[in-house]
Amino acid sequence: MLLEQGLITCSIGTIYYLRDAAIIFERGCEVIVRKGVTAKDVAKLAGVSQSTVSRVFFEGAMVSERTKKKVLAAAEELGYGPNEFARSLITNRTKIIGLVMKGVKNPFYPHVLKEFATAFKRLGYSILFVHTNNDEIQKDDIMTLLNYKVAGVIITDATLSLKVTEDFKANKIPLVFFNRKAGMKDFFSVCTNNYEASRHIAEFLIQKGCEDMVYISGNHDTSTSREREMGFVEVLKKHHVHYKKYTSDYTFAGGYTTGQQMVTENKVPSGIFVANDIMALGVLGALRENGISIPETTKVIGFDNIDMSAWPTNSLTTWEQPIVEMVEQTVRYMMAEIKEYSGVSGNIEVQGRLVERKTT
Amino acid sequence: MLLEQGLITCSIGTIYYLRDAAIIFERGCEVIVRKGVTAKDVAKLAGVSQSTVSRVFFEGAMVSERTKKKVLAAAEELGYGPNEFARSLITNRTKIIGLVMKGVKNPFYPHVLKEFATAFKRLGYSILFVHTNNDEIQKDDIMTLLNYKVAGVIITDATLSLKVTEDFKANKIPLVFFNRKAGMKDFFSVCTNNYEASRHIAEFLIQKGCEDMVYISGNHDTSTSREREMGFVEVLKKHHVHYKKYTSDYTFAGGYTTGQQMVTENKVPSGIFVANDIMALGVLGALRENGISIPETTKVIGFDNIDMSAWPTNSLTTWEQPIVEMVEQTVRYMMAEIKEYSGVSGNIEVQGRLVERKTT
DNA sequence: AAAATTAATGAATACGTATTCAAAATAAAA
DNA sequence: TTTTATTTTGAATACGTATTCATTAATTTT
Repeated sequence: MLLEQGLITCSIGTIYYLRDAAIIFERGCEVIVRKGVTAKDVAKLAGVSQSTVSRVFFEGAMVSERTKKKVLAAAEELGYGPNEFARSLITNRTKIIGLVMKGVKNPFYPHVLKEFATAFKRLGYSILFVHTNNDEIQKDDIMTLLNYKVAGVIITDATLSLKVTEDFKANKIPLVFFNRKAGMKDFFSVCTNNYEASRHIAEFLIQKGCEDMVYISGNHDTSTSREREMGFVEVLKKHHVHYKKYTSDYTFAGGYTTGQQMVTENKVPSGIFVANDIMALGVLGALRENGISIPETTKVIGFDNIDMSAWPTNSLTTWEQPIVEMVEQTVRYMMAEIKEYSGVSGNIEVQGRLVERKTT
Repeated sequence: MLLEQGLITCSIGTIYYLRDAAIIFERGCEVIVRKGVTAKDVAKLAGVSQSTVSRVFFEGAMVSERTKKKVLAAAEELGYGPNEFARSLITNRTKIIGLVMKGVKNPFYPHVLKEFATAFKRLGYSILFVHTNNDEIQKDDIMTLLNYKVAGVIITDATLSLKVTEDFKANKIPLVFFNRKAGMKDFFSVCTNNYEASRHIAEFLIQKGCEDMVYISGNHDTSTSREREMGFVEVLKKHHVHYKKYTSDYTFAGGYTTGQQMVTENKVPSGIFVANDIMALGVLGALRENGISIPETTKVIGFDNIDMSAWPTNSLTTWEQPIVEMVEQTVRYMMAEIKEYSGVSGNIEVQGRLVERKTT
C-alpha cells in the first residue's frame, strides 16, 4: 500500500528498498489494538475509584501510602500516564512553554535551545518549538501558542506587533524576550548588558592601540545591534577616534561580504567590532584570505562567545554572553509569573565578560 | 514583589534595573481579566449553537456560507480559537509531532530542526521539542510524548530501548528514526545511503592518489558511523590500501584531538575520511596548525555538508546529506501513517552527492 | 470505651470541544 | 401547491481528568 502511494521512492525517482515490508506489514495488522489506558482502567485494576488514581498522579494530593503503591503498580502494569489534555482542560493551564526562534543557523541559538530544554524539563515542562522566518512573528504562530494554552512564551530572536502582545496580556500568559528587547516597553526581557559591554570593547580596542575603527552591525532593526553600536560609538567619540559603520545581517556570509568590501575599498581599519561572532568569523575569513595579518594589522572582536570562536583555528576575541545565566534568569521569571501572574515589565541585564584570544 | 523574591538580581549578586516596574505593575493589575473565550461565547454573539461554531472550525464540516461568515466575524471580535486540548480529548489525536534531538551543537541538526518546523507548520502541525543527553532516550521523555498523545515521533539522533518501542506500537504512534537506524529492525528510518556514499568516497580518494588512509569514526554505537566505515573499508580492502581507524565522537573537539594524536604519533596518512563535517573541521584545524599542507600532503573529506564546510576558510570536501529531501521523505511517511497507521517498518535511503572543495 | 478530630476515599460534576441524532429549513421534484 | 430529497442546525452526549462535597476509615483525645 505504501508502495502504491509511491512513498518509497525518493525525489529523484529511484525506488529504494523497503526492508521486509510485506512481512512487517502483515505483522503490523496483527498488533493488538490496546486502547488508550485511562485512570478508570487503573482504578478498576487497583480496586479504587478514578478519583483516587487521579490523586496519586497529582502532586501533593491526599492519598495513603498503601493505596498509592497499589495504584502505581496497576498503572505500571497497564502503562498508564495521565492524559495531559484532559488534565489541561480542567486546570486551564499546561506544562508547555512556547519557544519562538528565528536564527537557528547561528550556533548561539541552538545552544540556547538546549539550555532551555534542559532547564524546563527539570521543572516538568515541555517545549513547543516555533520557528519563524520573519523578524516579526506572525499572527498564526501566536494563535497556535494561544490555542495550546501554553504556560508561557519565550521569544528569542524576534519581536511582536502590538496587536499580538495584547492577546498575551489578556490571557495572562507570561512573555519574555530573550536577547532582544521588544519595540514597546511593556514587556519583560533578558539580555546581556549590551551597552556596557560595547563600551568595554571600545575601551579595550583603544587601549590596544587601534586608531580607526569599524562597527559591523547585525540586522538594523534589532535592539541588540543598536545598543551595541551606541555604547561603542559613544566611547569612540569621547576619545575622538575615527569610525565607520557597515550594516550587515548577523550571518557568516554577511560578515564575509563586508570583509571583502572593506578590502576592496581599501578601508581596512585597525580595529573592528562585529556585532556577533558568526559574522566576525566571516570577516576574519575574508581578511585572512586577503593576506591581512591579524591581530598585527587589524584587530577583530566579536560578540556571543559561541563554541566555534574558541576553536584554535578561529581563536576569536569576543564578549561572552553567559547563556546559562541568561536562561536561568528567564526561567526564574517565567516560573514566578506562571505561579502568580503580575504582567510586570522590565529588563534583566546580565553582565558578560571579555574573552581575549588571538585576534586582538 | 518580584524584587522581594530577588528575581531582578543576576547570579553575581548585583541588582540591575527593572524599568518602570512599579508603574507597570500597577497597570498590570488594571488589566481586564478576559476569561478564555470559548465556542459558547462565540455562539451566543453570533446567535447560533455551540455545535455550529465547532463546525465552522472543523475542516470539511457542514455549514452554510452565511452562518460561517457570521461565526467567523464573532470569533474574530472575541479573539476565539478552538481549545486544542478539548479538541484532542474528543478526537484522541493531536496536531503535535514529537521531535527528539541530541546533538543540537552539531550544526547539521539545527538545520534539520528548522526544516522539520517549516514543513510541519505548513501542514498545521506543531513541534514538541525534546532534548536528550543520552544516546538512548529515557523512559520519562517518552512518557511525556505519550501523555501528550503526539501524532507522531521523530528521533534524529538517538535510539530507543525495545521496551519503549512497544509503547509506540501499542498506541499506534508512528515513529521514524532520522539519520539513525534503530537497533531493532522493527522501525522505520530515513537515512542517507551511507554505505554507498562511503564506497564512493573511498574510490574518490584512491583515484586522487591516496595510498594510506584513516577513517575517523563518530560515536561507535551509531549506525551511521558503522555503515560509513563498512563501505569505506570494503573498497580499501579490495584495492589493498592500508588503513587505520580512530574512534572519536562526532564533535569538533574530538576531531581536533584525533588530528593532534595523528601528528604526535607521526602517522598522518595521505587520505582521511572523517565521519562527519564538524569533526573533519577539527581534524583540519589540528593538521593545519602543525603545518601539514592540505590537500598536498593529506586529503581530508567529511560527511554532511553543513553550511560551515562551504565557508572559504574551511572549504571542506564532503558528502552532502540532502536534508530537505530527507525531511520531505520523513514528513511524507509520517503523514501517511497518521492518516492510516500501518506500523510498517523499513528504511528509506536517500542518495547524497560528493561536494568537492579544496581539501582534496 | 466513647467522643472528637483527622485522614482517606468515592460519587458526582465541570472543563471545551466533536459528533450523533433528530428536527428544522431549504431546495428540488411532482 | 404538495411531496420528497437535501442541506443546515441544535440538543444532548462523550472524551479523561481534577475537584468539591459528603461519607467512611483511622487516629487521637477525653
